[in-house]
Amino acid sequence: MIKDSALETVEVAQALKLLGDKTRLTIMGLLNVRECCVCEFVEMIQMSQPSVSQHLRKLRDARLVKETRKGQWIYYSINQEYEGYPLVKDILRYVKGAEEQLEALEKAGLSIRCT
Amino acid sequence: MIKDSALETVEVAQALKLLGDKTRLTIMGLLNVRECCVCEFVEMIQMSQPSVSQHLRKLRDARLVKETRKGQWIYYSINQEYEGYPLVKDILRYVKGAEEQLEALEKAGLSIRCT
DNA sequence: TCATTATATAAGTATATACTTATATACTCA
DNA sequence: TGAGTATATAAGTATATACTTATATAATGA
Repeated sequence: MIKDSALETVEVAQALKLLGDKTRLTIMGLLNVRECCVCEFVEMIQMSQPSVSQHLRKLRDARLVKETRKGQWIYYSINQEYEGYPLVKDILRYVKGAEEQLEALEKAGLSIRCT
Repeated sequence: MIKDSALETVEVAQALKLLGDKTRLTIMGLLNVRECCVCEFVEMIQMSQPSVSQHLRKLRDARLVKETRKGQWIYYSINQEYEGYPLVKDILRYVKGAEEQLEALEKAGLSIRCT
């Protein structure tokens, strides 16, 4: 057991439940590379904007991610102040594909369309 | 990213979803200390036998645990051959309380009642 | 100020999930 | 072989979840 972990079993379970959804895990995998705005997720994970927003809200409510408004856009990033941050980072070591996906997006010039 | 991981994002998500339930996470926490039979789980997590069996079935179907019949009892243990075993072990480092719970159970002589 | 773009929220719906109770199966031992 | 114990499974139900479509809010820039 990690002694310094302030997390109760319920809290670990809550984090795992949130990450236990393919869409949210993919979102977190992308955020593990760099911060992203909502429209980038919509593009990359091929999902409706409301659906993406709802997933982001759950992640934000549980403090796994944080948001920063930059003008018209809201950028999401992994919240390093979340108590379960070390757990989340450990788990994300097992999630692949994010780098490749983001490269493809940048080649396609989509990050430009979004800025 | 862990390069040797054979797990696709969906598979990681599936494992996390299974662990993202308080009952199942507790079960895995106990199994991380030693193998247990069903009646021990029933006693320790204060849950009905069918409910425990159903959770164990899900864990077994996904290969996170394996079962061994020993006469009248079926002992469950963590399946080291599961592709996500390293992930599971990593996660269980964050789950506390199992040792204390098992000690209490042994003091109460419950493992005897079960053997 | 108005049109446009980005995002959030609300409401509805279908499916998944985690229990419950009742019953079946499997093993042990007298 | 039959009673007792351990476990699994089936069926029912209430709640949670992840979408959908429609609409609201917020910022930008002409």
